[in-house]
Amino acid sequence: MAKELLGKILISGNEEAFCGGIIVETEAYYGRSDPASHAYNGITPRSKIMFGNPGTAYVYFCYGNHHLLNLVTEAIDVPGAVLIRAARPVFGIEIMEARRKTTNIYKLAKGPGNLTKAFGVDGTFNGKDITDIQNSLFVLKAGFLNLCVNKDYTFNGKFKKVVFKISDEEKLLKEIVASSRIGIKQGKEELLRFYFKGSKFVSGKHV
DNA sequence: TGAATGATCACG
DNA sequence: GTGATCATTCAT
Repeated sequence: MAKELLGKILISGNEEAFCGGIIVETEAYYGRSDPASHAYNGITPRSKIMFGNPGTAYVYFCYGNHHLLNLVTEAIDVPGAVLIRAARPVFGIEIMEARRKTTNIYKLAKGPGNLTKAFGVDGTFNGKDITDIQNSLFVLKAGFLNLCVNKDYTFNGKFKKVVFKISDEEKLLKEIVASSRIGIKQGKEELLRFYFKGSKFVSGKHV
């Protein structure tokens, strides 16, 4: 699922602040078998979300500063989630710039903490269904390849019609690379971080 | 390289 | 209740 989510469109917002981007970097987290996972020690008040419905958001507060967005991916009672680490902004960019206080498009949603800030995601999104486009945070099923047709992409959402175009340069970035996960002490040997090779919107070091 | 920052959880 | 830990970011 971490690989599957690469190229999908993450959208958030309401009538005033509507924005979206292409997911370009993810990390997979398992349960009992994964010492880096919040579900490693079983169900706790925080980790219970990971044991719940797939397709829900798992948002938690990290390092006293940042909210991190995960998508629950496994069946009920099976812990597992994918951390959304970076996205390429495609619309609502001015909103993201205001939230991030920078106009460097490569930095707007680079890194999991920056991504949630750009998209306006906080703890109130925890447990929300991200497969329902009626909600204010959701992942569009249309993937990267669907967007790579030779015309603009149109999305008729709840709030407004959005048209955007994927640059030719970015269309070429379809090769997925696996690496070790970032910022963890245990479980480093597992190659559970995935991203589009060569993308300037990806955080951390490229392989 | 390290400070800022606060929720979480194992333990007693 | 306490303290160690933490799926980070930014400036130095």
